[in-house]
Amino acid sequence: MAPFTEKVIEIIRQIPAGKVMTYGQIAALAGSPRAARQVVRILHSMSRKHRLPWHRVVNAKGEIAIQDDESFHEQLLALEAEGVHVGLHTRIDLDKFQWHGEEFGEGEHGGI
DNA sequence: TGGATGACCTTAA
DNA sequence: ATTAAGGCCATCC
Repeated sequence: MAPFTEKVIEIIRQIPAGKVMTYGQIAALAGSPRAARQVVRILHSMSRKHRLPWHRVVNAKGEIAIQDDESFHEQLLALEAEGVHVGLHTRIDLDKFQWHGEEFGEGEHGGI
């Protein structure tokens, strides 16, 4: 398994409930800022076997990037169940729900 | 214009 | 048949 893939999986696993991350951010933390697609690929394929909280991963706009209506709704419900306020436009407040990682520090400004 | 972003498609073991 | 790895390019702001 590629170290990049492992890192991506680790990062995704470290995402706390009620928080979301973006593909580009995960890719950047994994070491490749331009490998957002890889993150997509990993989420799509490995999340199932690795039991990853794929529903906590959204695009840079804070929207659910899934195209499958079923999976889309699944993620929608999962996010709302965790406390993530998903608007009718599936727009998530990244400023409030985006997770910056543990290693980033402890800048908690109320939320979870 | 330009730079970032992306839930894919293909190949190999 | 399944699981994993890699990248270019259209699209949006």
